[in-house]
Amino acid sequence: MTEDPRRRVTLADVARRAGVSTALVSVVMRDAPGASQASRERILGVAKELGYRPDVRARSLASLKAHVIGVLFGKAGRFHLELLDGLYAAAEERGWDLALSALTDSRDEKQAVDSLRDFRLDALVMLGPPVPEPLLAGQVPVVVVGWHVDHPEVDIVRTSDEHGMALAVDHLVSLGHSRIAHLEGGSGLVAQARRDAYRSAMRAHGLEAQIRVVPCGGEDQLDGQRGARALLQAGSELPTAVVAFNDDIAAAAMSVLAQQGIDVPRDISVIGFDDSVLAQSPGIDLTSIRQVPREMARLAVERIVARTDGADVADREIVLEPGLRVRTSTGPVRES
Amino acid sequence: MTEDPRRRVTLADVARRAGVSTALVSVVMRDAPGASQASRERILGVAKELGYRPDVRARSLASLKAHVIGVLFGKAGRFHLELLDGLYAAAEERGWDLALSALTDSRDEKQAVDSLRDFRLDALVMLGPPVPEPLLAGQVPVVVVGWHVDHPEVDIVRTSDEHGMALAVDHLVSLGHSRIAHLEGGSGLVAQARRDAYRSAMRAHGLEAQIRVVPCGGEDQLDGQRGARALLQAGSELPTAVVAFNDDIAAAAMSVLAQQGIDVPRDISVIGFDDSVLAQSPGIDLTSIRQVPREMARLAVERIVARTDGADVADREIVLEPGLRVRTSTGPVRES
DNA sequence: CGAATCTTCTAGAACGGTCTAGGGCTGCGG
DNA sequence: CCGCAGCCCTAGACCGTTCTAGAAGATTCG
Repeated sequence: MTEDPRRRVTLADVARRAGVSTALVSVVMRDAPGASQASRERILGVAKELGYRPDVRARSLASLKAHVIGVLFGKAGRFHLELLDGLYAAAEERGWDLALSALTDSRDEKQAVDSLRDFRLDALVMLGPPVPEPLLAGQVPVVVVGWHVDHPEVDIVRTSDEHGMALAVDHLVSLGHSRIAHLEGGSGLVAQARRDAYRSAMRAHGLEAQIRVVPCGGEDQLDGQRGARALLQAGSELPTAVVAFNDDIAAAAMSVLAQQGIDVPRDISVIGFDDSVLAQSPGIDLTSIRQVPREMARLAVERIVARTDGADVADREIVLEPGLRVRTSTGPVRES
Repeated sequence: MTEDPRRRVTLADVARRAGVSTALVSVVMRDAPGASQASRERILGVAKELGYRPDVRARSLASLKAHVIGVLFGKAGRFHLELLDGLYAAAEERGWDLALSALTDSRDEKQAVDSLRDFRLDALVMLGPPVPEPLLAGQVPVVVVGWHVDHPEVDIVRTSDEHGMALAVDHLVSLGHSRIAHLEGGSGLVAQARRDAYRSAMRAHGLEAQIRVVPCGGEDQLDGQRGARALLQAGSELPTAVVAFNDDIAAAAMSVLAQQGIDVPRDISVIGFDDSVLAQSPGIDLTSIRQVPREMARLAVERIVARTDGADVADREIVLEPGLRVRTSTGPVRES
């Protein structure tokens, strides 16, 4: 209170006030063994009273383990913000810190990782956009969230595209659909996986003859409109249902269909993927496949902590099961 | 090369290799005065050869000025990513570092700032979401990007909503419109500013009698649909043009109108705000007001550097002029 | 009752930089 | 030839932590 408010409270301040050494305060703050219950409580009291917060920089400098997780993110959307939210929560719970680095147009993966390196991270979480070959793999624990990557030293936390697509196709089949097309999402890793998953799901129902992949060329609304037009102009009869690469494409397609006087879900059913805000909008109200970002984030942090502690976790890939969120964009096949 | 690759290259490594003291290397790396041209070149050469990168933590610990800008962001969308992109570029140019902190559902402003504080930032940039009272103001230089705030010690970089709205209304008036409604964006600071700006712009054209603010309640597509329905159900005759709080609302409104068989721009013209990707989508192709995120970011960093250097900049607010991007969602008023 | 062990605490050296004070050189005027 | 700048450079303290080694005091045990 009487101090210069500009200067932050340090370990030494707490130690002086409590009449102990800085080392002891350090022990207590880290919740490490080697302090009596009595002094633990007293020191924590003083620390709280003074509003002490440890300096991450000094802490990570001094300790071999900085307990800092670097996070690479890009394409920030709702889903990614929720992942971040989950990461923050999980990291804080474990006493770790997060250092974020954004991937932008003029800032590639290498630059982003380098700048994180300046902070001496000791683990890396990659939220995307998907790249086939993660940097830093092998040097520190790396967890990739949301897509699959083939690397012996990279952990993966993702939602099962296979299962998600199967849910979507199952749902449509149970509504009587069989001419089910797929609006794909371009050449990305996730798009590939979902495309393959669509094919498998169709085959599982004996519908290989009905397999129809409509190219969009990308994964945003613009691409969705392009795909929808391709679907319409193909000349042949329209499918009775469509499962899209994601909600953006599904929603964009729906609006193109609406412009052509084609009613959803009466004339055609549409399913999205990711259950984003878009899907939840009343005017769109899209049946979609739901991922669980917070859970994914928690598992990613858990895995990092385990690797850092030297735990010998055998499996590299954690696959979560998605859920189906039914809304009004899907309905029974129309009697013709 | 022969070293343990796990260990990072330090100042001492460079110094040893170059046969000088660490202090001299430090001088050279900081580009500070006090080293001869000859040794400067030699040391830089060695540093590059060894792949030396200074440790941000140690650097900021040791120096009073850490040269770290804390960045608060939330609602990450295209616009915010571009702001980040600009911040990275401008900061790097000046030798500063960025420390990001995200605002999420379960992580409020205070938490986000506290975690940044642990990194000992010496300036703060707030990208949103808009809050009326910025934390940390007065302790370190604070720059708010994108909205206005009343605080004697906070710098502001924003685009002129007044000018933007004037551009939109001017454009519509020049096309012959007079019944121009505004789809507002809820209770946020920016929404208020744009609402007021709309009113002023209408008054400037002697159209106060035509002022019509349609409530949406918020600023995303969901709210836009709500607003469009309110517009339609109001009973009275439809306006011939609408200027929306942002592109999301405009696009959502357009799709609702389309569903009702109302053609854009034949029956009604629509203008958005922000010129986001959405506005640029072919199927939407929305006339919109364009902000310049990279320029805003650059100015924010510039201002921070100035404040840190103790420059006595009098004006607190930098207001950029937006531009009008005309696309196909606006057209001449229909002859009735 | 003295030695061994455990618990609790502390001194002091890192960590990788910055920065102040001062020590050699050189060149120049007196 | 000496004194005095001025330029380059270095030694060493310091930033706020962690961590190792070891010192006191309490406790157990032979």
